[in-house]
Parts: sequence; C-alpha cells; structure tokens
Amino acid sequence: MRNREIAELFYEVADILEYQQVEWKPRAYRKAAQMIENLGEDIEKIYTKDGKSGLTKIPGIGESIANHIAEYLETGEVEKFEKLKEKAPSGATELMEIRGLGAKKIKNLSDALGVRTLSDLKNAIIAHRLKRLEGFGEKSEKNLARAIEQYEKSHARLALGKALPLADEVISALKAQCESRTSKIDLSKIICTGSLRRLKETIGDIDILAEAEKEEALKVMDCFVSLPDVEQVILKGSTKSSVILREGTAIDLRVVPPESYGAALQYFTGSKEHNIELRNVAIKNGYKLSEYGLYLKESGKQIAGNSEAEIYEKLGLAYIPPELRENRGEIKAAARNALPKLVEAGNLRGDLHMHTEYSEGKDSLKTMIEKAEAFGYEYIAVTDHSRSQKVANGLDVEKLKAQWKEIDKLSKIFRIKILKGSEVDILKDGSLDYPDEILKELDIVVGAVHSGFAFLERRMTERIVTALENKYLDILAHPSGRLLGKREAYAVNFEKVFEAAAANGRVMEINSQPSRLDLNDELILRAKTFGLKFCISSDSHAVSDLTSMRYGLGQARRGWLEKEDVVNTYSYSRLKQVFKKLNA
DNA sequence: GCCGTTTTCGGCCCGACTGTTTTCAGTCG
Repeated sequence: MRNREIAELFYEVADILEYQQVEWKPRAYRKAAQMIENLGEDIEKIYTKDGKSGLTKIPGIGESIANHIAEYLETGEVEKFEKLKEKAPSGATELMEIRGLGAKKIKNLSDALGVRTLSDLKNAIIAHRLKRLEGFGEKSEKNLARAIEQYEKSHARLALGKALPLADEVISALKAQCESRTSKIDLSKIICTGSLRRLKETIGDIDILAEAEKEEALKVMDCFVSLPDVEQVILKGSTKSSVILREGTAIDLRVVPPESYGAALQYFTGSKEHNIELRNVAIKNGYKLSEYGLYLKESGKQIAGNSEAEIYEKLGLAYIPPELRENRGEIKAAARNALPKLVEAGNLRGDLHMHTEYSEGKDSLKTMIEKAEAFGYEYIAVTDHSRSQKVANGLDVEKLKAQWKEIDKLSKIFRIKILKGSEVDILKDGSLDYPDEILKELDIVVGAVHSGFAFLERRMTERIVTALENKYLDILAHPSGRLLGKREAYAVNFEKVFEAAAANGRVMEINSQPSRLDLNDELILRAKTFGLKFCISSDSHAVSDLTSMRYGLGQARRGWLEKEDVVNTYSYSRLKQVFKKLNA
C-alpha cells in the first residue's frame, strides 16, 4: 500500500509549485493527493489491474497525474518532480509552515534578502533586515519571530485523547466567564467544531463556535482572550479570535449571530474538502453557501442558516454526521439517501478487552467489573496478558486459572456477564501463547502482536495469517501495531490479513486507547469491504480508561460502520453465535 | 492540472483579519 507515500509526494509538489506561484496546479495536486489518501483501495493494485485508465477513473486524477503515478510506481521517482525539487530552495517547504508566511512573501524574502531556509530567516530577523522590505514592517518582524518560536516548539498534531478533554475544559471555562458577564449568551451553543468535532485521530488546533448578536460578540471575545490559560493572542476581531494556550495548543473562536449559527457550525466543522464539494453542490443548484448561510444566487435571499440540518436538507442531501465529512463519497451517498446509519454510543453493550491487577492493570478485577456494570454493560471480557508478556506481568497458566476461580465467584454477585478472556501474544511463528487445552477453555481469545515489530512484511503477514487460522483465536487486537506519534504500523499486507480474517470468521478490533486508535479509519473502511465484523474495545488499564470507548467509537463512525458491523452492540445471546466457544 | 445539467476552454469556495497600504494584498482556514 503506497497510497500515503504518493499522496505525500503530491503534497510536497503542490507546496513547491505554490512557492513558484504557479496558478491552480497546487490545487490540482492537493486534490489528487487527498483522493489518493482516502481511496480505501491500494492504488498500486488499481494500476496493476487496469493501468492508467484505471487511475484516471479516480476523481481528481487526469492524464498527466496518472502518468506521474505510473512513473513513480515503476521507477520509484518522477523525473519531472526531481527537476522541480532541484529548482526550489530546499528550505522553501519548511518556510511555508511558518504562520504568516506564504508563497509570495517567501519569494520576496528570497529575491530581496536571499532568505532560503529557516535559519536564514532567523538571521535576517535578528539583523532587522526585514522591516526595510516592502510589505514588511516592525510588526511583521516581531510576529514572524514568535511564529518561528512556536513552530519549533510544537508543530506536531495533538492526539484526540488529549485534545478532546482539553477542549472540554476550555469550553467550560469560557461558559463560566460568559455567564458571569452577560445573560444574553446561549451557553449550550458554545461547542467545538473542526477536526475535533469530526473526531479525527489527531488535531491541529481546537476550534470553538459560539452564538451571539453583534453587540454581544465582543464580550464573548473578551472572555475568551482573557481566559487564564491563554498565553498569547494572535488575533482578535468581532467574529474571529485566535489564541495560543500555555501548553502550546492554538485555539480559534468564532462568534456568529443566530441566523447563521447552523451555517457556521457546518462550515467550521469542515473538512475543507467536504466544504468545497458542498459549495459546488450549492452552486449547481443556484445557491451560494458561506459560513453565514445558504443564499439564492440571484437575489441574495437567505434560505437556510439557523441549523446545520436545514442546510443539508435545502441542498437535497440527507444530514451528514460530522465524522463522515471527509469527501470520501459521503455527499454522493447523501444525495442518494444511502448514508450508513452510524453506530452510536448507546448501541454498545459490552467491552471485550480490559486489564486488571492480575497483569498490568491498575485496578482490581472486582473494581473493573463494578464500574463496567455501572456503565450499564451487559457483558465484559477480562483479558489480561498471556505468559510471554513478562514486562506486562503476563499470567502463567496457574495464575490464569486462579483468575477464573475469582471470576466464577464474582459472577454470582454481579448481574453483568463476565467472560474469561486473555490478550494472548501472537508469537513470532504465529502460534498462540497458551497451549490448546487452555485456549479452548477461554471464552474469548484476543490475539495481539507485542514483539518482533521489525519483521519484514512477508514474515509478519505469514505470522498474523497463521494466528488468524488458529481455531481458538477470536479477535485480532490493535491489528496494525501503530502508536500515534511514536511508532509506525508494522509492515504487513493488510489485504491478506483481511482475507484470512474473513475466511476464518475473525473479528477486527478497534482499539480505543488514544495512543493506538487501531484499526484507524482508513483501515476500517478497507476491512469493511472484506465483509469483516469489528469490536470496539477500550483496552482499559484502569477504570478511568473505560470511557476511552468514545475515541474508538469515533474512529468506527469515521470508518462508516453501522451497529450491525460491530459485534459488541449485539445482545449476549447473539454474541454467542459469533464466538462459538461461549456456548460450551 | 482537472473537469463539464452553462463549457473541450475557461473556470477553479469564500470571507475575516492583519499590517501595510491610503484602498488593498497576503495569508489563513
């Protein structure tokens, strides 16, 4: 699967072309990159099967880009791009990352001052050479200095598991401030938008929307920029303000009047690509869509804007949930009224992956069960680590049997069904980490790779396929092994993994730990095409982790999953048909 | 460079904020 690699290449080319102030091409390359990223199919496979004509069937890819892709797949590079890169100063794409700098200014800096790299820029600022330049001044020099500082401090994206609680905090603080200053603000309308509302696995910045009449808007802005955690105010206006928090996260706040609230919510939720498509739909229907509303093109009369639902409705579309708004075909599906009915939090009836004090969990078996029952779950599986996981205090056979005894005892006290499970290591040869006579006694076997991450693709694929063919394996845990921002997914052929899983009726886990979110949305989409079922699991290591399900659920929704696709939405009696050992 | 219920040529989302202008260009999302 080289989709990501090719998309990155096109993004880079788009940046260079932008720097060279070539018109429109950057947009075309970015669009192509985005389509390839979200394809859900292996582009190399498409090319092998249907050649260039297969490639041009993908929206955004025409004759020329198809040729580039073919050349890249066959030779590992594109001659034209190599020449392009030679001509562009190597630091230009990095300079594009600095807030406040775009193609024009970078060109100007390069021509007038010979600034080609980030360190050139720093030196120019220190020597105060910028302010003498046309279009720059005292202030831009200072702002650029700060922007560089921030870029160097943190240009990494924030994990969903960090961003969501942080946004909740900021929003509550903002609500409290607003409440003390004015009674005219509808506090329930202060919510997060942007990639956070779409529950993307990582977040660039936090976007917040509020509703207020014009004369109240500035008050909301005042509250916002004076929040205690704000370190720097980037900009402040009556509809838009941006700040940076002490810990480095950027937050934008938009304030709009009630008649535009729905339009603004739609617009600022994005994604950008979804919005561009949506505006095209508007144009084709004789409308104009902006963050202020949906208007008739001719008369300029507003026909929707108050609520998000109304906007989609007036455009002839079914309401599209935020998690689907990635321009992955959701607009066409909405037009045909063929959107999936996404799985919801209320559908979840159990959690099939959690740890206790027996291995590396922080809470006791009893505490975990208590809390899970309080959640209203119908069943849980206790899945401590198997014996090879020495670092995680994996259970030997004796200790596992002791846990079974305690589960039997607790089962008499609690209403919730407690399944005897294990997160069993998939060993290097693909075998499982307990003997068969133990595996067959377990209600649920969750198989996982915890070692040998550096295996070559073929060996890793064989290893996992062997495990999937083992009749005692039920669920493949965190199938890609990635750790967000820390470790890439291991090299494995997912086509073969999904094929083997489907052939043997195995379930794919969507691990909800914020650092994992594995499978991710793209792989979920691909896995679904193999007819696979999924389970959303918390992989809790403490009772406080049980709520992490919201993150995994988000990825499931981003992967277009319905209730039916997710086995832990099933009643216990139906779950028994999925995992046959439960009948024993 | 892509694409077509206006088009095979001529469009390509749209508006806010800032800093530098003295009416707007550049950048951002």
